Amino acid sequence: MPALDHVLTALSDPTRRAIVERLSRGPARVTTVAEPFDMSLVAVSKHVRVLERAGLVRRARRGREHTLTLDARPLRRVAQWTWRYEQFWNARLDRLEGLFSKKGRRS
Amino acid sequence: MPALDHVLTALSDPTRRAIVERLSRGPARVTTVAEPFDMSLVAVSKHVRVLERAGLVRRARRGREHTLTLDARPLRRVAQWTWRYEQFWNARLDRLEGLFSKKGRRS
DNA sequence: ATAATAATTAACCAAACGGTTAAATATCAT
DNA sequence: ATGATATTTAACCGTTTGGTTAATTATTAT
Repeated sequence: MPALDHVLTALSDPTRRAIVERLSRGPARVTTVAEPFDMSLVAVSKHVRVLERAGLVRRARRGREHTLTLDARPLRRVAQWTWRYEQFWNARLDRLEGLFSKKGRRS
Repeated sequence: MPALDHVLTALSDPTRRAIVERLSRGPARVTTVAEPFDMSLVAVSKHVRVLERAGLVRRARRGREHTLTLDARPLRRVAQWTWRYEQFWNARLDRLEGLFSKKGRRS
C-alpha cells in the first residue's frame, strides 16, 4: 500500500491530475496519454512513473506498447483522510475569527 | 481561493499533515505547534507558511504571539475532487487486469 | 536484414523543497 | 534602558522536481 505522501505528491501536479482524469475515461497507451500535453513524451513518461509509485496507475506491457489503467483506490484513502475534518469545514469560522479580530471579544 | 496544487502540495508532507491534525484540536501558537517535532522552530515556521499559502491555516498576530487556526475548507475541495472517482475505486480491477494478463483473454 | 515505432534510460539544468544556523525584528517584563 | 521571549528573515546546503535533448532497448513491419 503506497504511502499517502506519495499519493498526495502525485496529485499535486496538474498534469498528473489530468492524466488521472484521462485514464478515468478508459485505459490508454503512454503515447496516447501524452498527446494532448504541450511537453515531450519523456516528460509524460516521468509523470506516469510518479503515478505508478503512488499506486494510481497500473502498467501492462504488451509487446512494445504499454497500456495504462487507473487504480483509484489510493484516491479513496485521500478522501478518507480529508473526510476526518468534515466537521471543521462545515463549522462557521466567525467564532474562531472573533477570538482574534477587534481585540478582546471574550468567551 | 488557493490553487488545488498548493493544497495538495501542502498535504503531501507528513509534518504538515500533523500540524493540521494538531490545529483541528484547537488554535495554538507557533511555538506550541512546533514543540512535538524533532526539528527547529524555523523549520516548523516554514511549514506553517506553506499551509497558509494553501489557505489551510489562518494566522492572528496578537502582540508578539501568532495564533494559528485551521481553516478546513480547502480540504473539502480535495475531498470533492477525489470523490469524482468514487465509482472507480469501488469497481473491481479484475475486468481490467484480465485485459493484460495471461496474453490474449478475448472480450 | 532494415527500417519504423513505442517507450525508457542517461545526462543535464534551473527551480523548489526541507532542513540548518545566525541575525534581525517586535513585543513584553523589570 | 535591559533583557528575555516569540517569531521571522537571510543565507546556505543537499535532494527532489519538472522539464529538456540524445542515446538506447525492444518490438513490429517490410
